[in-house]
Amino acid sequence: MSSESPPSIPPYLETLNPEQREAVLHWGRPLLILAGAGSGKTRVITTKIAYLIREKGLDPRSILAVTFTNKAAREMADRARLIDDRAGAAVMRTFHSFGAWFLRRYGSRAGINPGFVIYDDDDMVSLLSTLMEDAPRAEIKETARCISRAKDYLLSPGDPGLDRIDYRKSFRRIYRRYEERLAQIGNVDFGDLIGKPAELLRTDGELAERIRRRFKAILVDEYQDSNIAQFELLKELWGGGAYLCVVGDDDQSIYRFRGAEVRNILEFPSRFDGADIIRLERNYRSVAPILAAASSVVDHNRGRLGKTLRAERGTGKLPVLAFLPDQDEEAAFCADLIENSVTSEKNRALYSDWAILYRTNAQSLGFETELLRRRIPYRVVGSLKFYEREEVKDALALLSFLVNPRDEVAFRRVVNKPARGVGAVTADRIVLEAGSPPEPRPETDRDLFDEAPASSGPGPGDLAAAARRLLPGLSPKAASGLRDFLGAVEQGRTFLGMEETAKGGGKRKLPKTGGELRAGEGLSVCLVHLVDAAGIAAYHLARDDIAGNQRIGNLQELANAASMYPSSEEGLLEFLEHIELDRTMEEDTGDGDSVTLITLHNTKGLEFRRVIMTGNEQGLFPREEKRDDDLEEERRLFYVGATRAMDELYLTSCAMRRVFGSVKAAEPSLFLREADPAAFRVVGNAPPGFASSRYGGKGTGPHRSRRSGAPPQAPPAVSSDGRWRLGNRVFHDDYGYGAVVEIRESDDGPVVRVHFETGREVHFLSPVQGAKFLKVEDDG
DNA sequence: TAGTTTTAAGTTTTT
DNA sequence: CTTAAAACTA
Repeated sequence: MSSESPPSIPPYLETLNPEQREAVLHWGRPLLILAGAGSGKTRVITTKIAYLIREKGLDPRSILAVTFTNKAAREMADRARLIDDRAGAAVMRTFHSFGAWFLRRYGSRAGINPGFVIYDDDDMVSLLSTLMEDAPRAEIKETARCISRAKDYLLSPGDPGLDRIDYRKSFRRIYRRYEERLAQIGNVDFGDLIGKPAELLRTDGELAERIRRRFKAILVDEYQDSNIAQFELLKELWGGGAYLCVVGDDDQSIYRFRGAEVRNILEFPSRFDGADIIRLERNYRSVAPILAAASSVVDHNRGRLGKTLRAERGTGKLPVLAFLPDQDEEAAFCADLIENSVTSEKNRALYSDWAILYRTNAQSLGFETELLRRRIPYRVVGSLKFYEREEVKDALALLSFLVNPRDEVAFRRVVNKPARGVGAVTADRIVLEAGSPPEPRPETDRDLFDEAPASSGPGPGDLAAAARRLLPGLSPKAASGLRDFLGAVEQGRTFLGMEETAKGGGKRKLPKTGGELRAGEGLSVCLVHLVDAAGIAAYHLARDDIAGNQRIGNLQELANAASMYPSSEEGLLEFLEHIELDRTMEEDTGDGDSVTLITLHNTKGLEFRRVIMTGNEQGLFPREEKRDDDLEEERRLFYVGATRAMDELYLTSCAMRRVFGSVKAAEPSLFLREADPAAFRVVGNAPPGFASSRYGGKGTGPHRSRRSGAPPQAPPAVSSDGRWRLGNRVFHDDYGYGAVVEIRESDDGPVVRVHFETGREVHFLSPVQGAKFLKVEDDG
């Protein structure tokens, strides 16, 4: 369905290229936009939202735009509003946040408590540990992972397809009990945020019809990262009537490990019969050599839709491939590059032009240390452990217990913190006493655009009520401790207007506490009081006065964040939901000119003028023994990382790497060998197979390139067993690459002296090579 | 039951 | 090496 070209093109469409414009104007059948890296897809989506409102006359509230990260959702909303202010009323959310929104409004139809709290992975593990009492931690974590995966594939405990996830008989039993417990508690996990809405729409025809009346256009960004459950949810929302437009790039699918199905995008045309496809293949971000290097690697993947990116920016600097001795040199190499660039006379760079990319969060530490030492400003994106800190989780557990007194996980976490004489045995009794699940609440019908969630209330299963009933039977110490805890909780609930007061309801002033934390506006008053009254702040201060003060600081930061929310039950729910779904802290200041440290996964959707991809070593990237589909995913990750770079790209590979304290030798990444050799300029001590532009260096033996065409050296000596000759390249698991520099005969056989690239020399007895010691290259 | 010491495990990647 | 979990003692 192409548009009847209007006589005059609105100005906001003028700057689009023909394919982009076609994608924006498209209407009718489902549309798949295959958007290569840097092809301006966000621009297309945001423009399309504005177009639907302006030219198609859609009510903004009938447009649903889904992304995978909160940052992307925010950016989409900001940019769409810039084109047309009305776009702000469209529903622009992540899949999970949409699911939460949906469940709070309509979940009661399926007996879901609208005041649910979202359980993260840690909470899952906590709940599971009450179900798998004597199991080791690792097994519980593995079970939690399997349950998450099962939910990604929309598999219930009774589903025969569950064997694909976990074949253990016990798994089904535990999964079923986990679901029962979660339902009793009245909370949901991440998977439920997708699965429950999908299920609800599938079984509740009236609701489905109503939702389909509302959402006339559905747009999905980063579609290649969607999983089966998300596909089903999308299908239900679409219902055959809405306009559906998905945007993605199969080459950038990097979330298989959490259930993403590349097939969703590969098979989109067949799943949505008669879908149109538009390709955006003009790359406006990277210079041609960067694109060529990235493509030459991802070209090794099978099963792609295939596209050819054209570099609109034209030629530029060749990517640099640097071989370095170890990770300290790697950090120094990065710091040197950055320092030189910001002081250079011509073509001066800003710190913020630079990004250092790595595979695992653990790698950031070395870079942080070096940058700190050199006083280079940096910021670490993601890996925010703030919400994983003990004191922060304690405070959040208290708040969660306020909204949901059935929350066993939260209750167990804080009921005996600080020690109140209420141990595991007493906690078990209270949970048992609370017993039966509550009645499902009747659904209240509301207007199509009404977005207020139904309010929750206490009911059976209330742990606070159960604890109160058991008070008389407890030891004086336990009873008094429990009373303190219940008192703090009740004060909090009363303050938020959730508890009927004796004198006719309404909010009540909190008694003053001489606590360590300062209360600010709104919800922070409640949080601060609760943390003080429950003794959390004092507990952490008492344990350690150095770390304790740091912890008080963290609690203060949490309180500051809470002050943005209204002091009410709704405000509290909003606050908790925001924290569960978006753990990226607000950027402190946007004005800071600093280097970005970031994992490869986190870079998606971002761009930087200059990018350093570090740790290109076998075992680290690609990780371990990745094979087949998993290896292809790592390759796509390489592609994603490389295509973040606009002007300059650097790749580093170390000969040695410290892991768990001890050093291990490393081989260059497979991806470096797969890349077109002409795509890089190689610097440093290149291992065999890589043409180095610099020769010699540290006199580490012969250092010829395969492509140099130099005549082979005459072999001056060969070991008596014929295994070794001088100049042989060798590789040792612990020492890395080296060369045989001496051969002599001993009573036990030939002994070789090997000089390694790290400068170390080691003697080996020829027969006892073991698997750790291999000959890499035959001379001559 | 609470707090301490000893031992072992861990590094993917994230909503 | 660092951190979390099991084991142990008061």
